[in-house]
Amino acid sequence: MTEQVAQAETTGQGATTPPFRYTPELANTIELAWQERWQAEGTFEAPNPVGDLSERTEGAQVPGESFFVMDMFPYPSGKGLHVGHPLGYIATDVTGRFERMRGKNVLHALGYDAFGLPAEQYAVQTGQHPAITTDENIAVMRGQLRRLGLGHDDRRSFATTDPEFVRWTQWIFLQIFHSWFDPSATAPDGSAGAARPVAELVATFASGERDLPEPHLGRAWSDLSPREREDVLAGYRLAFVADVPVNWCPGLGTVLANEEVTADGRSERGNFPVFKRNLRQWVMRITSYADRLVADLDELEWPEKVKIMQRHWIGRSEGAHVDFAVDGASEPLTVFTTRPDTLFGATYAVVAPEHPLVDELLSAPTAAGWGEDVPSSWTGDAATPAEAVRAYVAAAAAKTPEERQADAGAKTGVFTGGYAVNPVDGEALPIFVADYVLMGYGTGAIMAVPGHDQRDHAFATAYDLPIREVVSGAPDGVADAAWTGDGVAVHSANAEVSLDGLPVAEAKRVIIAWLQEKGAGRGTTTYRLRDWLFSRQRYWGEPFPVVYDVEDGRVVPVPESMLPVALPEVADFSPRTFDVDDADSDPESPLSRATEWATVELDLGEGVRTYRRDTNTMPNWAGSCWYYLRYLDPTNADVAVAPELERYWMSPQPDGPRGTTGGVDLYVGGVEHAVLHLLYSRFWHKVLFDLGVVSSREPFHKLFNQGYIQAYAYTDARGVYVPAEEVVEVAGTGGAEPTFTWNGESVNREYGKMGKSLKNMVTPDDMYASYGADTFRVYEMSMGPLDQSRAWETRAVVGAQRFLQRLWRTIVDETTGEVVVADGAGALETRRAVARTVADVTVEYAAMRPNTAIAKLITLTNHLTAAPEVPREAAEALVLMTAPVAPHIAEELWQRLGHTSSLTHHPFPVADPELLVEDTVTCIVQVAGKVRDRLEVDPSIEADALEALALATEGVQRTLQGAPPRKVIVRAPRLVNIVP
RNA sequence: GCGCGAGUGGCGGAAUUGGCAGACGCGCAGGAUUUAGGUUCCUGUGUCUUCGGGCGUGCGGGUUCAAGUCCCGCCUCGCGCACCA
Repeated sequence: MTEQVAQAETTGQGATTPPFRYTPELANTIELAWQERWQAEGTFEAPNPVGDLSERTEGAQVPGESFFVMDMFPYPSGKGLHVGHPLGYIATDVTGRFERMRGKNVLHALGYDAFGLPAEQYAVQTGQHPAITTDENIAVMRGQLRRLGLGHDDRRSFATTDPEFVRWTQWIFLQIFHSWFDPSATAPDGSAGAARPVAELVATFASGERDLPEPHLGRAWSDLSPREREDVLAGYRLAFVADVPVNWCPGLGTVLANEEVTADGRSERGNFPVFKRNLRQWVMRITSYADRLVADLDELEWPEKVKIMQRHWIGRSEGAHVDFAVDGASEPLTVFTTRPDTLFGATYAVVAPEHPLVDELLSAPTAAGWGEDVPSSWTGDAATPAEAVRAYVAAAAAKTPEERQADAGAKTGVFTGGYAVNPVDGEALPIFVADYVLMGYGTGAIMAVPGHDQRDHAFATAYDLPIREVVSGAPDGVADAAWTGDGVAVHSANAEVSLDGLPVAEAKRVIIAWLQEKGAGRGTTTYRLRDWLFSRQRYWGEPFPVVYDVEDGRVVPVPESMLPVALPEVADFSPRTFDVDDADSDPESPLSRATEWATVELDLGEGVRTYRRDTNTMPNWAGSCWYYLRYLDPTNADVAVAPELERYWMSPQPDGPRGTTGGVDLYVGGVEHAVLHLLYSRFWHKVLFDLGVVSSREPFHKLFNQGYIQAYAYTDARGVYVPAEEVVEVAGTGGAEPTFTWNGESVNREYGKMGKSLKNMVTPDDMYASYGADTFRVYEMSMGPLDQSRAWETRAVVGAQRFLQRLWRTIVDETTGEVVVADGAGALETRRAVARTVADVTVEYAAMRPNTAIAKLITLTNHLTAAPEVPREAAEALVLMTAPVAPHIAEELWQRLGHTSSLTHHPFPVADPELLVEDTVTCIVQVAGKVRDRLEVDPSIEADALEALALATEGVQRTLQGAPPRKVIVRAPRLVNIVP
């Protein structure tokens, strides 16, 4: 008790504070006690239908309706949380607690995505093993979050770095490795194309049913060496090793996925230059799933914005490949176009500077000198095409990414001297090399149709190339601007085929059919999506569960019995980094220096042989690709997840909340993971689905992106940040903007992130100490819609505190500590108010709008505060409804109201429908659309009677001044509008 | 440039099958309690007003008895993509 008094004095609670007021000190006492009790009683433990985590009671059954709610799991950074971090966790907790009270079996847990760079970099600096750093950080973060009172099932928490978790990550990797994508297979959901075991593929090769691909065509499977066989299979496996062009970043000492490289060719993290290199790396064949990844987006309850971002990322594009014969080249030039219907309008062709044809044309006779009639603008002022092309290609390669960005739009290029023959009319089209064509998309070559493509039009205008109209529809022709809209084909016929008069879609079909017949082209679909580079030259990640034969270099998977493959202890955790511009350097991972670990003698069924381990590790995405499955069955030592548990928590419900896809019921996180994490997870999940490991075809059925909490920061005249909490706001006079001062000095206000360096950081611990967790939770939930970003304002937190104090006071006498509720249901007016609130709050919670739910709870609380007495029925309903947002105070009040067990699983109140029907309703009486009077009327009043009443009102009489109404609109019983 | 989203009091926001604009909270003003400050409580608070009412949801048009909400055209801000053939 003495301690409480001492605290009270330091926090400004004077001697006059009533002894039983809901003060921050009391809130803290209540909160800590209930957190203890929840833990002791295992209140939030969600029973599984079978296995270790099922209910031990004989004959106990789990609820039929399950609700799996998840947060995007955090990286335990060690920098400490600020008040913005828990926003999503509170939101999922509120929803989880609400659904629990609605009788569902709610699974809510939080794990840690603990592999990654910060721990590794800390290890590099200090020599401390990243595992130690990670464990410490997780412990700190668990403590901070526990104080929030989140209803998590702690038995299901884990870190991706736990050996047991790594084991199953590696196991899934092996499943993917042992699978190939059979385009002729049917997936369990009926999709065309599915993952099948590689063993099936091998059987078809062995039996001769399937021909071997180049360069082994015509040979027998049994004649191939083990290495040759593995090389063949690498062309099929969903996870394979290949020499691939990768993004080598010398500054970081690692290669990066395309997605980790910015549009201007630098590393997303660190902003270092990135170079293209060919390296032997793991690749995941995600492109095989491109179609299904696009198609199934339609079935998901995701924000449209995220679906659009994924569709764009995959970049599915239907069109055609068309072959143009080229004089002096060994192979025809194949271009990709989405507009084969405009083939007759092609007037030149363009290849990217990196296109292989460029080299070939350099040695062709046509490159030795400019032909007659070649305009000077095509030559780049060079003596020969060879010279012009060399100079142009060199200049393009030397362009910095910034310059490339800046030049986008301005079209440059040179004529190669070569000509491509248009298969539809035999016309020889000059071939240009120009950097507006990208090697990384389609075939790196295009047919240019300036009449119907803006970029081609700009280039044609700059280089005096002909522009032809082959699709009608442009109001002013195509001389000044390309026409990309609809229309019918014109001037598009040869002796065998005519597109003239056909609309675009029809023309495409006809010309593709003709090209196919002639062997000059074929319909095709391309994607922007690339296969996923899956190796990193890092220490703190999952090792690959494979070894390489030292003699032939072939990859051999480690048997499942040997999982997990653990990381070795090393002296130095850093990859070798290089000068940021050293493009010729070679990656050297930390694991490659662990020589004892890297070379092993194993018997993998071929007798004891010497193998070399893979010294790369998996990227950070690996663990987050499947962690949701492990929440379901975290202790299972036999399988990654028991099929029965996956079905219980995630299976599709064609007519239910999980739809046709199945998956997590609710997944909440920031929009920054819109593409990468969510796309990779979907890919892995679909592979597991095809293999029968899971019954759901998508991992996350409903996705919700929460907004961010932002904050003001203040800089003084020198631009140095000053402590935001010491800044004083000075109201502007005469409507002027307010100004801000710090120590009397005028300071400038900025809006943005919260952080230590900006001196505007507010932590959850600050909030617990000053207000308690419940007040903090209510404030965060009442700030505004969950999906919007908003500004943190510490001084506004008091509003949430006052609400909880009033709630407390409606039930507990502040001076005596007695429960003051009156027995019974209370006055009709109060019962109606309660019923109305129950109905509204249920809707708001269910729609994830805690802000409006809280507003209605405050309204009811204010109503009860003003009432002469608080009936028990109202008090109990209010407490139960408040529980999702402020669980500790709700539990405490619930107990004081005489209940002995936690309200966590108590049914959420249901409104009596009879109380929702009003005795009278307020009818709005308008004249010319403006409210002039109001009437209290019977809800079942007839239109005629209401009209008569309305016309007689004082407001109407005064406004009409005796003028007769021209028209009266009656919407009984709510509204009458009189048109004068 | 293309795509998506958003503009409502001093501030955060509420209200869209079209039907009382500003719920709820902060702030502010006045009052009660207190030695005082703070806390807590009560009342008021879009704006102008001749107290009848007028005006008001980024701007300009339109549809309608009635528009924050629907339609057309702009402006501003935020986000995503960025020569994707």
